[in-house]
Amino acid sequence: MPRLYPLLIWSRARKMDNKKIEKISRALSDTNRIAILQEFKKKKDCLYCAEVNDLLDLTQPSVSHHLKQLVDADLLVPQKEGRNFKYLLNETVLNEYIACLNSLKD
Amino acid sequence: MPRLYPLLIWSRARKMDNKKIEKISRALSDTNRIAILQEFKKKKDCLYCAEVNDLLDLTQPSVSHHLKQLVDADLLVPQKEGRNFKYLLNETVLNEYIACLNSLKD
DNA sequence: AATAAACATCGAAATATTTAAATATATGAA
DNA sequence: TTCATATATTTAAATATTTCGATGTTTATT
Repeated sequence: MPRLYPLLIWSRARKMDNKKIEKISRALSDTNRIAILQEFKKKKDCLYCAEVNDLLDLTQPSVSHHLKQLVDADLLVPQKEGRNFKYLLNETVLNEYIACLNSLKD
Repeated sequence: MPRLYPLLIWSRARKMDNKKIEKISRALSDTNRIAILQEFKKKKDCLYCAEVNDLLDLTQPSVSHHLKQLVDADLLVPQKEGRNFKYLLNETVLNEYIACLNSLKD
């Protein structure tokens, strides 16, 4: 029986396929959704659904639609809090996306 | 008359407005256009229109449409060469876009 | 239990995007 | 000049996206 040795796998960022890049790009291709993401800079770390409703000049169903695009692209992570919803920015996915864009330059 | 002193303005990347971010994101939100950009990695520095036609499984007008999206977003710079067209990747704009995405994380 | 608040879903209208066929334009070659 | 090649534009069809009003669901409060 051969001995097994530990193997260090060096994967800082999982490779994104083009469908995933497409999905994230599409999620970013709307000024309302860009504004949502930028609002995270003004808050500490999370953003409440109600805050997004105040931020955008849109009806509640439209805001819900835009948040869903961002969540479906994994850019936002939703967390239920009673009857409220809060969202966290998924920096891991954002970093993976940025890494893909950087790799275009080589 | 007061003396004037030289002023160093440190602007590595011009600030992009949200409409511009939207436009670039939309240009990136299609697997055909992502494939075009990735093809630059395999080439030295420029890509010919005819090469893009070979790369994609689309008719010539469709390829022309996709190239136009990338050019309109300033991601590609077109150069006429006789009756051919070649495209250069605009790394400056790509870097500005990446800088905007990075700034979301603060 | 009844009500209100927060958010999601459905349905429909308006608009935008993708694609290809047909056609136009510009350039190089004969 | 005429013809062929490379690319762009126009038009139309199919599909996707954005938005809102109406309604549904879940949860907290009374």
